[in-house]
Amino acid sequence: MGRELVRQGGRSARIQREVHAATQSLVGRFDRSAITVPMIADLAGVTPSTIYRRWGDLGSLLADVASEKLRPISDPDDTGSTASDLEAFVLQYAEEMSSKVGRDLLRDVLADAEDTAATKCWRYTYDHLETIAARASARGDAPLEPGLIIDRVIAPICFHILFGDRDVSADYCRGLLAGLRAVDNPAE
Amino acid sequence: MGRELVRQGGRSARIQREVHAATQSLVGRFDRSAITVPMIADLAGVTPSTIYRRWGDLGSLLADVASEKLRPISDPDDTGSTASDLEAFVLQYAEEMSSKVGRDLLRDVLADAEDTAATKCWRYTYDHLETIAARASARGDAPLEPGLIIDRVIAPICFHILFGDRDVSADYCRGLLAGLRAVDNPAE
DNA sequence: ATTCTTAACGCAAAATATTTGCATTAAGGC
DNA sequence: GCCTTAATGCAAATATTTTGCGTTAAGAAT
Repeated sequence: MGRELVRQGGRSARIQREVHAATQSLVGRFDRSAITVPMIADLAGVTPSTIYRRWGDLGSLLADVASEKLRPISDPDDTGSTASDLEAFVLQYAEEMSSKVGRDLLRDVLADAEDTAATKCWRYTYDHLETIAARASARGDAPLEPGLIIDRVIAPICFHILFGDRDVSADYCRGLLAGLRAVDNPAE
Repeated sequence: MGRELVRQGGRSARIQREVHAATQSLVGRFDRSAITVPMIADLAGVTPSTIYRRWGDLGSLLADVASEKLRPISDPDDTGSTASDLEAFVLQYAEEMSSKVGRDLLRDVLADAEDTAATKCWRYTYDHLETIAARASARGDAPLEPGLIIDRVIAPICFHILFGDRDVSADYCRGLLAGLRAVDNPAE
């Protein structure tokens, strides 16, 4: 007898879609503190108990929805050169994440005790960086370490967004990227 | 007539202490998901409505308590040299924050919509780095930019703790610090 | 010291949100 | 088409959060 961990079929999948859609809609219109499970259930045309049984609590649902929303639809743009691929990706990342909605999504993902949402989230970023790195090596450019980009560029961006201690401008991001090049070409 | 924004006197202050103490005690013994406002109120010998009126909700109380707990008691150790001052501080920071309690405190601070807790939190770190920087310049050592330390050392540490994508070991932290020295002495 | 004003609290009722037991529906295997 | 059971709906039971109102006590004024 074949085993199925979670049912993927019609009703279950439909409800998940509707709950996600309702949540996204509310998250876009109201403050976190104003959103409740019964509110989402109402909009989704579902009983609150369904949501509680499936997601546990509001925080987990928000984290789930946020991680889905954060999932990129496509590979990072191929702009022709490694440096501009990376810059384009980083600037877009910073702009999305530093907006109010981006910041809230980040918080929702990190607030959840289960870190499956957080894991998904950094994996998306790593994957994109690996795509860019693969292109770089295909071009014969200097190899590009995703881990280093995370440490030197992505991490500071996330830090400042989360703690709100400084503005994350495009120039600031370009500065981080410039610091990165100094590592590749220490003689320069 | 003199104005007072918040009463500091006996009863109010005592209740704040008791609620903080009760919260810390519960946070140390139970999971976040098991902690409720009535539970804290009970342990503190206070009515739940007092907590709701004063802190708004559980998240804000947890953030408040966490930021207080994160407040350093003393200046960073003076170990004799700038490099070892910095290393000692960073290693202690990483160790405290990467423990289960440290990670939870960080999350509590960042989860709150009001970012007064988050602001306090990074200010503590900046202040310590500025203390170390002041010592460095008093010794005639190379100047030390707190902002750079944040970007290059603290931010990656926080990132990995929050996202859980890698272990934050002492060796890893020392590697971050080594990368920092390469900036000061690019010729090396 | 005494009085006055009012922020902060306690209490209890009301409003909401969460959990749970049980009946029903429908996905996926046969 | 039948069977098993995960997932849902419904409603009752709990638990939490909010709110109105009386009381307490901090800090200012006299």
